[in-house]
Amino acid sequence: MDQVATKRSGRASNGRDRRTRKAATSEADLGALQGFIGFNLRLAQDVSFRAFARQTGQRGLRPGRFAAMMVLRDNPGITQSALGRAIARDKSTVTPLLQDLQRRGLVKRHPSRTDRRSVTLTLTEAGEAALRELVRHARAHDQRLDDIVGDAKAGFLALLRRIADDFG
Amino acid sequence: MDQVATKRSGRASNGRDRRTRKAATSEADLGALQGFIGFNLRLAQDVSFRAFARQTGQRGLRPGRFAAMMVLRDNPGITQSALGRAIARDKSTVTPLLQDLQRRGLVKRHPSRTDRRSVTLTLTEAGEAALRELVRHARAHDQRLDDIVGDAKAGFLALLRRIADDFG
DNA sequence: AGCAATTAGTTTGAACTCAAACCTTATCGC
DNA sequence: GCGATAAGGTTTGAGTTCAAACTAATTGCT
Repeated sequence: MDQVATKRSGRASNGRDRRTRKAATSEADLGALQGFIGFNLRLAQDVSFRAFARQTGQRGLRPGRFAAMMVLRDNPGITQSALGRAIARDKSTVTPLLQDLQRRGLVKRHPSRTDRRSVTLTLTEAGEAALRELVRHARAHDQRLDDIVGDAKAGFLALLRRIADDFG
Repeated sequence: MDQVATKRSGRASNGRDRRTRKAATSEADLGALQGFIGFNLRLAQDVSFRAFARQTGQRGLRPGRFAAMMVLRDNPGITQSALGRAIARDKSTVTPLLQDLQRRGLVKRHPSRTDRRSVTLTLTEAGEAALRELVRHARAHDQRLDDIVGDAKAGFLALLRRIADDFG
C-alpha cells in the first residue's frame, strides 16, 4: 500500500523499459505519459472531483456549485461575469448554473441599480444554510487532501496557483 | 508579476477579512476557496488543459486523444477496457473516442482472437505519425509546466500521483 | 457440465463546459 | 452628443464525460 509511483523517479522512461508503474493488477504501461505534469494533473483533479461529488452529491451540489456559492457568500452583490472570472467558468456556463441555484431558492438575482445590463447576486438564507452544510463536507474532503500532501501543502498550493496564473 | 497568492498563507481567512487575493484588476475575493487544494487543482488542470488544446487543437487532437494514443502506442493490442482504466475514462467514453480515432484512420480495431467479446487496438501508420507530431507539442507544453514547477517537479508529481492513487 | 456472476463493449440520458452569435446597455474618442 | 467599441447576459451547438441499462461472451463454482 505504499505507492509504486515515487520509486521510479530516477530513470527517464524513454519508452523502451516497459512494465514500469502498472497498477497492482497487471494493467497497461503508461510509458512516457506518467512523466507529464499535465496528465497527472488531470488524474488528480479527476479523483478529487469525484470524491467531493460523492461526499456531497446527494444534495446535487457538486464542486462547481460549491465554488460559486463560496464566491457569492464572500462577495455579495457580485455580477455574473465577475463570478465567472472568479471560478474560471465561461459566462455561458454561469447563466444556467445560476438559474439552477435560483430555482432551488439558494440565490437571489436582482437587476443592478447602476448598470442595467448586469445582475447582482446574493445567497438567500437557505443558500447560506446549504453552504454551511456544504462547507462541512468540503472541509472534510480537503482534509483528506491535506493529509496526503502533508507539510508540503504550502509549496504544493503555490505551484498550483502559479500554474493557474502563469498560463494566461 | 510575482504572485499575490502565497502572501496570505498566514491568516486563516475566516470570511471577514475581505479583498485579500483579488487579481490585479479589482475582482472578486476568493476567500476561503483559495485555501482548498481541490479548487486550486481544478484551476491548474483547467488552464493546463486549455493551453494544450490551443497548441495542438487545430488538428482536433486534444489531451484526451493524446493520452489514449500514447497508451496505444506503448501497449499495442490493448483492449478498450484496459485503455479506459489506463487513462481513467469510463468505457462508455472510450467507445466513441475510439470510433473517432478510427474514423480518422489513426487506430485499427480488430476482434481479439482469444476473447470474442473484446477488441484489440493498435495505432495505424498514420496514427504513429500523428502521435509523433503530437508528442512534439505535448513536450513543448509540458516544458512550460516544468519551467514553472522547476526543481520541485519530482515532489510535485509524487504528490499528484499520491492523490490520484489514494482516493480510491 | 451447468448456472451464476463477471467482464467487454455499446447505447442512451443527463450534466457540464466552451465558443460563437446575438441583443442590450455602457463607455470611449472625437 | 454620436458613432464605434466594449461589456453583461442569454441562447444555441458541439464536445466530453459519467452512470445505468443492456447484449454477448467468459469465468467461476459446484
